[in-house]
Amino acid sequence: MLKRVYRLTKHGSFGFVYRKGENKASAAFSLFYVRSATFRIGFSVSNKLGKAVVRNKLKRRMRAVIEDMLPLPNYQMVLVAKHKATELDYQAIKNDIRGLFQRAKLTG
RNA sequence: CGAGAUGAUCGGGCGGUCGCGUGUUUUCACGAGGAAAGUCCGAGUACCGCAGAACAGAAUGCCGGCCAAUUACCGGUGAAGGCGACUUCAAGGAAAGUGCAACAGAAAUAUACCGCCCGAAUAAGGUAAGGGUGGAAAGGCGAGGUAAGAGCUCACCGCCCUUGCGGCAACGCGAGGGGCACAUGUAAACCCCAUUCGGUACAAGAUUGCGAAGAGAUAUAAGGUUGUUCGCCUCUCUUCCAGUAUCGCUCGAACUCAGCGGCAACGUUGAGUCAAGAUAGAUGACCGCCGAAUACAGAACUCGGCUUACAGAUCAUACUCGGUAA
RNA sequence: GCAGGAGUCGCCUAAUGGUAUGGCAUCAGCUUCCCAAGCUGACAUUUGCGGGUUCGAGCCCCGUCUCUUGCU
Repeated sequence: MLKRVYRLTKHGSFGFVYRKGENKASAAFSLFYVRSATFRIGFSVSNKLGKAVVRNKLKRRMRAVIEDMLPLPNYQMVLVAKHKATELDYQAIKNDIRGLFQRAKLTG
């Protein structure tokens, strides 16, 4: 689990990133990002992707992947899961997200 | 051996590495469920210038028990279903009134189509035994009786009234009488009777820290208390910005084990325990061993009940039915 | 988290407790040299699912599933 300081916590912040940020997408995830003073990231998994157990598990795996990739550059970003993400195992999620960050040139 | 019935239980365990939340400051401890779900009932708790009356509205409806509370729990009664163990049931009132009962049928709450009897008759009359329709056709069935028939009379059953015994009661088992009536069904149709119900739900609300603009001036205003009316109450109210921090937030009708009372729900006594409290929201990643380890599924103020989802495994019974053997 | 609403052919929709209606679409035929339009006919709904009340449920009652709206 990420420490609190690395998390995006306000509803307004999510809106800010969606409005101002650039985005890149893969089959399973979308990434919105905007330059900032510190690194923060938020995770978004829609109600439509499944029941609570499925959504929570997906969020935990996303956090585990990001936690493994630290440190990351100073951006505020939002990682959004798409339908296909529910079908992937941990290793596939990891590869997908790493590829996404490389294409966005955000690797530390 | 096969097919069932009922009542229960479990819902992976152990260890390692890297991380997260809370508490304590650490090398530590604890960290989702039996349904956390649906939100269908019932409460606690909080607030609403205190809780008054009438009407409207809603809910419930056999009896007893239990509970903080409930129509939802437990036990019984009755009815229905099943060969049976057993299961299911919103189960008051239809002579208070109103409505509805398609089609069929002569006729649907009132009647005579066919038939039967009487008769000279195709007239008039008697007749609900038989026919056919229907969910329902003048209590059922048999005998007597009769012109033919009919509770017209009688036996048995049903119904109604009275009454004895048993049971706290619902009700059950009998006895005597009525001679069957305003005569069917539907109240999960309106309704009647009885009982109950103030509103809003922790995003309730409390504390702290703050701003900006505007309006009314003692009443036929505005607002609150409930949907309406009455009654009662109030001096501040409205709009905009910000929406932060702390509390509420987990010790509670609590849980575990044992004894006692009770068929049970449950009660009671003793001992022990403190066991999530997040706030964009904490349980993940990797590995080893046992191994069938795979289901349904993730706390958001808290409890009691109900309902629904669920892999696999286990236990109990003077349980039931069938087959085989002795 | 809390409070409401809806579910009927492939799509849209009607129905007072009594055979579930109509339009579009689809299929076949007629018409045309061919297509479209037009005309005629056919097809398909056991009313989301499971129970109950009733002689009889799309309709009344209970449970459940799915979708959806509002508050925040």
